Amino acid sequence: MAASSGSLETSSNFSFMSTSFTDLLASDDYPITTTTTTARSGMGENRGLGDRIAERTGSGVPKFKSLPPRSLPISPPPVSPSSYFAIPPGLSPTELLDSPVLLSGSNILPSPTTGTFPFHAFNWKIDLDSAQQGIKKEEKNYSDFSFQPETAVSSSQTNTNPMRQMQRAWNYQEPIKHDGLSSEKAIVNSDFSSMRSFSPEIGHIQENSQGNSQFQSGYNSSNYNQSSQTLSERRRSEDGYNWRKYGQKQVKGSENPRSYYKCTYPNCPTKKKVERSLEGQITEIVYKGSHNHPKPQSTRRSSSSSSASSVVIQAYNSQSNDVPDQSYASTGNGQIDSVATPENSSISIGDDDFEQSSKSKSGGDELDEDEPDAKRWRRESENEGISAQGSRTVREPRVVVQTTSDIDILDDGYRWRKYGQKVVKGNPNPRSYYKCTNPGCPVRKHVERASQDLRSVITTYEGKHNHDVPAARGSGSNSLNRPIPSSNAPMAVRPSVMSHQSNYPIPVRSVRPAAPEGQQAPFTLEMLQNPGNYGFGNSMGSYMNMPQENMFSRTKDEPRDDMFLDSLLC
DNA sequence: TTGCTTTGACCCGTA
DNA sequence: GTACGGGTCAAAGCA
Repeated sequence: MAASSGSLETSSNFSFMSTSFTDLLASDDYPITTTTTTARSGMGENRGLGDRIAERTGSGVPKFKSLPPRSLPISPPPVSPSSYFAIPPGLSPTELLDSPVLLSGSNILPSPTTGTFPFHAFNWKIDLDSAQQGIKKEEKNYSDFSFQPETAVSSSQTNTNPMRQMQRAWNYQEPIKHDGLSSEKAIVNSDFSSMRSFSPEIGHIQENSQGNSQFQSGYNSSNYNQSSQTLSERRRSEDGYNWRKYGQKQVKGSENPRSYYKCTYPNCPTKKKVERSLEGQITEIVYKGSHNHPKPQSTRRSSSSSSASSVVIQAYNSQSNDVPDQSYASTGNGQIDSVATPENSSISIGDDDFEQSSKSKSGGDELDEDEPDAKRWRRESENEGISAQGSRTVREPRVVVQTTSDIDILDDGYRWRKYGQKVVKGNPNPRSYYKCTNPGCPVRKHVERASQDLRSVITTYEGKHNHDVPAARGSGSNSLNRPIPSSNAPMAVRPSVMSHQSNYPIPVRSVRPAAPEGQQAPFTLEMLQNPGNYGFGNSMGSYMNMPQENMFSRTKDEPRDDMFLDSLLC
């Protein structure tokens, strides 16, 4: 891939960064380009990432991919939490990156409601007892939650896990925005728990993630302090609307049951279909219709339902002032809520980068054959908005809302070949087209930045993979971290550290918040490496000393990645 | 008591 | 006209 000419958009950089961490931690085959991009954007250095890591760590830079993801810091720090940069149990790197506290000082904005800054959130005195009580209650609420005893993090462990505390601290920002309701406090105690409480499907995702991942459990267990959540809150999706399940059906061609939901708002025609894997993980969400009402006045939605990533978005909004604050993604008619939800508001990989970088070689010849789809998708988007995917009369793309940080646009476990790029009507941003490189696999996807919200990236998948997730690039052990494709899993999703047990792909349509163009990447590699220089203070700095080999790994046999990296460095 | 989920049956569009 | 599959209804059960 060619480097994006000129300057890389900081938004992309930010996205890349986030994604890279997610993937680097979740898998070992993520291109180095992400981190490098960010590093470059952050400091404008052209040195290699490894060089800089080596310089900072003083221990030499481990080869990328030197460690399988399994050895990633899933375990808490054995000795000192400050000994390295450990991602605490349950804390997704994506969330970490999303977190406003990890933003550079310039990007940390006061609460829109209180005007206070989130730094107060660094209150390490966490009420562990209440949190653990929340765990118990949560276990009751989610009977299918298979909590791993090993991850029943001890109090000391929990307390000494700085990132965990930090993560909690983030969560404790919210009550500031919402005074009064005690129940809210319980809910906003955790962004993630809020997601669980607001979205049954998301909750299920998390449950499964926990059940499948010890990495997860610790995090979630500490954030289950939502005992006071009401039933209505529980059924409220994190998209801000209330849904009622009215049917479930086993659809042909998929072993995944499909659930049907209606918006509970009177006379609201909006529906959605949620398809889950046998493990309970969402594989597909299809919205139909548009809400004819504003989002319910949630006690949580406006702020606390926002995942960490969405908080970042808010920050962007506050800074950029270029788009409505609530929109993560834009569509022709502004119906963005259905897709642009915390469910899918994981950080963008920075499609701009790969889009632009691949412009030079995207002949677009093959694009013509797909033009109908592109047109169709565009038309649908224009007519109904991203959220309204129903009423299709032609072969419809599978539209799936991606869960937070489950995958990233490019590296979802499959290998993609870009075959075209085009600016479609209604969106000035180029849409890059990719095909699955597996022979005979019909799956395609295209990625584009939302027209009205440059922070959001829309990834639309079409078709189902007729093969398993390709073996890890340059690493036979990668399968350890990859989902085990079920026998008939139509697609496979690359697991993230957040819900890394996805045996199915989440994706089909994802909207990811991306940093706005022209904005400084809020979180860069340099910040990680030297957080003190970025307003994180010592407490943060202690977390940033994690051996970089855990954070950055790469394959050796992926020249394309290297090329891309090189191109970015040039 | 209320509201939600479950689930079998029915409806309807399409091939 | 028929079969099939997806979508919806609605009664029953559950929390």
